[in-house]
Amino acid sequence: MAISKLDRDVEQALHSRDSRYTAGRRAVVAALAAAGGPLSAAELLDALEATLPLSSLYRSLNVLEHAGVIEPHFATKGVTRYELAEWLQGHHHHLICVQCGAVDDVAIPPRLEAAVRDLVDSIGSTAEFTPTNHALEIEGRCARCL
Amino acid sequence: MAISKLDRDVEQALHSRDSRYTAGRRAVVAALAAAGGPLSAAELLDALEATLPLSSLYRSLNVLEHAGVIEPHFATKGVTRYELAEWLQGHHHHLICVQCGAVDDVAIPPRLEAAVRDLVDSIGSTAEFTPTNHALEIEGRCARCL
DNA sequence: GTTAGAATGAGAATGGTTCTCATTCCCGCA
DNA sequence: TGCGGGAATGAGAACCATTCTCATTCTAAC
Repeated sequence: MAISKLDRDVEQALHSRDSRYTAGRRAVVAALAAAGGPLSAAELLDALEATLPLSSLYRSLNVLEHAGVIEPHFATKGVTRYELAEWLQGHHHHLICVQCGAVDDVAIPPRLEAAVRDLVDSIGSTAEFTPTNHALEIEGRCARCL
Repeated sequence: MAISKLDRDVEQALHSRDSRYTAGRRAVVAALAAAGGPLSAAELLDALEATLPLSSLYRSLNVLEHAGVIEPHFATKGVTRYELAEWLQGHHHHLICVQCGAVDDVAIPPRLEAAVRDLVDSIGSTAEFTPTNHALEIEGRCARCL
């Protein structure tokens, strides 16, 4: 994984909004890059071994989201999870454990992906709705919860 | 829409859990049946013109969820929306407005639905994950927010 | 009708998230 | 190398959706 390229991309995204790529923000990005799926604030705090205060973490998440570096995800009740934006880590989908709430990334076959994209496009051309993105969320039970 | 059949189904689901199908719960089910997509507690309160107190509404939602009558949905930050369970209103997907958070139901073509189902099944047979359900969420802007 | 379990209503409590404010940091410029 | 100002930080209070508590009321079954 080309961490340095990721860092350069993120730094540029932040700079274009007059924001700095500080230690705390680097830590958040690194943790998200290392994770296999979106993480909640609590999970991030855990991954970072609570090296930054809650309020700073939430603020960093906000800044990174507005800079387009990370994207929020709402698959489970009450918590928002974040992951690197698509332009940084590519398009993918999610496996969501209905028991423990864990979320993992998963890729789907190109043929199906193309079919979904076609559908989304056709909705854009017919309905009173302009699609910008789509997400296939697969719910079930993860290995730990079986 | 055969409201009486819906009521009968819901009543039976509740009775099998020694719960009653009371006026407040009927109102919630009716509001959800009339809606074109999942509703949050606040939206329900609005639809019901605040005829039942918040605590009762949340309790009703809990009871109905545990009885399998309604299902929660988490597409937008901070709020949980509910809709009638699939066995009551059929399988469908969602259009989510990233601006105002509104969620509308949408059907997808059977061919694509079949392809998605196949994919989900294949994940079930290979990965350390047992799928129980799937949801295709299409994000974008609704007519009001364009 | 009585009674026990279920439901209700009001308000307090909870938990994730956001806000406030005083302080500290860091980049650009002298 | 020091200054100034906008950006970032840390601690804690505040916020808001949701859940809990508890006393009261309803309702179905005997």
